[in-house]
Amino acid sequence: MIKLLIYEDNPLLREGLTMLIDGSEGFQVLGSFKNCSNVVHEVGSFKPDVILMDIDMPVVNGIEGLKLVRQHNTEVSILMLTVFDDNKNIFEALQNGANGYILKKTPPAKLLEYIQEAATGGAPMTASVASQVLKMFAQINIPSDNDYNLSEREKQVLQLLVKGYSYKLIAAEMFIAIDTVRSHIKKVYEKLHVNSKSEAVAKAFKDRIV
Amino acid sequence: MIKLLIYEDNPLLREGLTMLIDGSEGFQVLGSFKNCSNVVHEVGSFKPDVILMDIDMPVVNGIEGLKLVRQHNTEVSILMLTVFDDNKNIFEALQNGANGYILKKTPPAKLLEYIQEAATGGAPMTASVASQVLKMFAQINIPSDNDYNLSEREKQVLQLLVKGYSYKLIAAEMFIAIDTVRSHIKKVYEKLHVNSKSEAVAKAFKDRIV
DNA sequence: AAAAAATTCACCCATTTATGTGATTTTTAA
DNA sequence: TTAAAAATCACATAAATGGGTGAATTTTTT
Repeated sequence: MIKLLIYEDNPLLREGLTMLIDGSEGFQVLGSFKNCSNVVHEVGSFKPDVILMDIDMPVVNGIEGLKLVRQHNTEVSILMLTVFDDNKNIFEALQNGANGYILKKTPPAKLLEYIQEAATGGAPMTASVASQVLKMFAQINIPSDNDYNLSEREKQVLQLLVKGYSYKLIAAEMFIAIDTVRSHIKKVYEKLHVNSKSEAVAKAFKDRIV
Repeated sequence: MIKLLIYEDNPLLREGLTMLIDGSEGFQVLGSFKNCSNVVHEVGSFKPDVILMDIDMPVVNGIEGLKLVRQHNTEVSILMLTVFDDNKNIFEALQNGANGYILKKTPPAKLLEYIQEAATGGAPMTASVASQVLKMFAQINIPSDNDYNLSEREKQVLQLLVKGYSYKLIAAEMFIAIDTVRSHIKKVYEKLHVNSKSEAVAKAFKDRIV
């Protein structure tokens, strides 16, 4: 038996969802609410397996509701429900620990299937959403595997540079003369093809050397 | 009619897949191969809609095959096929533009459904994989929204600093005197609570000001 | 065993940066 | 309509940085 809470501001849709789900074998709607103003308390007392969370709600929207719940509870499966599959909301929802993201146009049978999937640790997503998720993934630049052949000591120096250390401080930290620090830094600049501290730092961040 | 290429080293599974898919209404297998050594050429000449790509293949594995194809073709849908849903491969595949990731234990009917989904721009994923993808998403640290109240001009200066510009270059770029650049930078340092260029650059990267 | 790379240190010097202390004009906010 | 913030410029100066050249020792690779 999968126990649910439903958050949806539209009364008709709220009732419709409740009837549909509660009337289905193996599903039980513990409660349905028109906003998230009490979401933390409700989740705490009802202890649902799955939450259906509409995104576009007044006062406290679904994303905020999601965040509120996740501050206290990382167990319950939260399925975001929305009319729009816009990039920004998808990203924010998934960043904040939503377990799935489905569109309201999903047919009833499919919806029940999705809830089941969410309850068993899955991550149900409407096809268009899944596709956008993958696109976002591909956009994350993968750390380049080249570490520019920096030697151990050179990497250490670069890391301290990134932390904002001056040559003097680096020398103290590494127990070497300041001229040795210079010497290492010169090598680092050569290898990174830069000629200033800030460029080196920027490159270190961009290429995830640090 | 969805046209496919199949890459799978296991002869039995390769034949099985080919028979199953080619024998189904609306699907046509253009070719099936035991490795990716000629994948670029094959994709170029067969022009498939979907590629089924086994990950665990000898010589050139599926991830490498994926990369090879994507170097020349970003259109074709590539569905990764594997026995294991291990984190590392999922991440690498999705980073390199795979359109879906499904396990070999997927039942035939579901497999055809997945292929259809891939062909129509979807992103079919086995539940366990989707769930892992979301977990990875949640791990990506979200950019802090604080921009430290930098003014427009101050942001511009900082951006140029990040690009490795010297004060002189910044002055030229922004059509202002070098002393004005100094004065902006002083303000920036105050607001970021730093006192060197490289620290500012590092902070800009960390806090996604740039 | 020989060659290459890494690590260490030194000296010089021009340029850049960081910081202080002003001031004027424009724009924005109270 | 004032006051505050932003944007502009100037002068001065100590400290830090970048680049050049050179060299001795140790470690790694071939």
